[in-house]
Amino acid sequence: MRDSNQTLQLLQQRGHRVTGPRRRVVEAAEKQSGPFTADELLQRLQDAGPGVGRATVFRTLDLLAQNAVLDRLHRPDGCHSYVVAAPGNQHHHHLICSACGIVVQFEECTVEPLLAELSDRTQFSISGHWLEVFGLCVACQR
Amino acid sequence: MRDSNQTLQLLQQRGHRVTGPRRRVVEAAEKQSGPFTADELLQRLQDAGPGVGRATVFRTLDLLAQNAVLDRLHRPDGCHSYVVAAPGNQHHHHLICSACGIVVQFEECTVEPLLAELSDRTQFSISGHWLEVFGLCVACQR
DNA sequence: CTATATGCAAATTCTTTGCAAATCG
DNA sequence: CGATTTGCAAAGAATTTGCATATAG
Repeated sequence: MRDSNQTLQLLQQRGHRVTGPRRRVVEAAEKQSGPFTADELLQRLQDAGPGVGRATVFRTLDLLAQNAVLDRLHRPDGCHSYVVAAPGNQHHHHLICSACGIVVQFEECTVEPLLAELSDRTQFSISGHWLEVFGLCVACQR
Repeated sequence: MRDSNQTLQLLQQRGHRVTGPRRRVVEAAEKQSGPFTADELLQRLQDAGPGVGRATVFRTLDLLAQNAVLDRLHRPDGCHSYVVAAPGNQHHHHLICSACGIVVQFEECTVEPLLAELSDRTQFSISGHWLEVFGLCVACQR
């Protein structure tokens, strides 16, 4: 698991303030083992004590995504969620269990040569890509 | 462009009825050259004549996506849209211009070996994947 | 005829905004 | 202190649902 103090420090270095609610959101988010939605996190926070406003949760998750602390995740069915990003990795993708939602990140990216080829053929100036793989993890295969 | 009669026939073969509203949605969707949202299509339909209910548009787009006539497309910013799928292709991905939204489909998939490797390493039983590439098309590079 | 599909408007869900009060540095 | 952040409740998207009516096969 990631260290939330480290995350808060990072935010601070970038000119954001470290506040109580922000700390609570960061801690809750980094405690999640799989993908979670803004609403789920909000729920969890409000169950457990002081409570954080809905708006603050949304705003903080945005902030964390912008700062690469979290990744946004999309499912074919359209569910928007977040996952904690592996620290220090700029480029990675997700392997997601369709049953339990557990997420494995991987860095290998055989996509690069394909991108070069595509770029050649279409003359697009390629700026990014997004790969998500779905399947069943060992536990859920039974 | 695709032939809407062909699409309607396909739906019919799968036990769905060919109705007026459905025909109008299919025709409008297949006339789109880039990605479009449900709301945009609804708008376009209501501007041009008889009009189709909001619910019907949503329901029909769902139906078309389920039958691989349309693909759902996601952008990093979270916008949900649809594009006409290349006919006959099961497996393809999208190269999307971030400026004008034009979409190029491609079939090459250098991802396969990566999937095999991932599957080996993680013991996941992999069922699908999703690759979208973003960039600027020639026209938008200027 | 009868099962499907439609349209409407109301209900949901999810997310954003405005703004006064609180608070970090 | 002064700029940022918060919380609230209200506003807004974007979709979905219930149900009586219309219609394809």
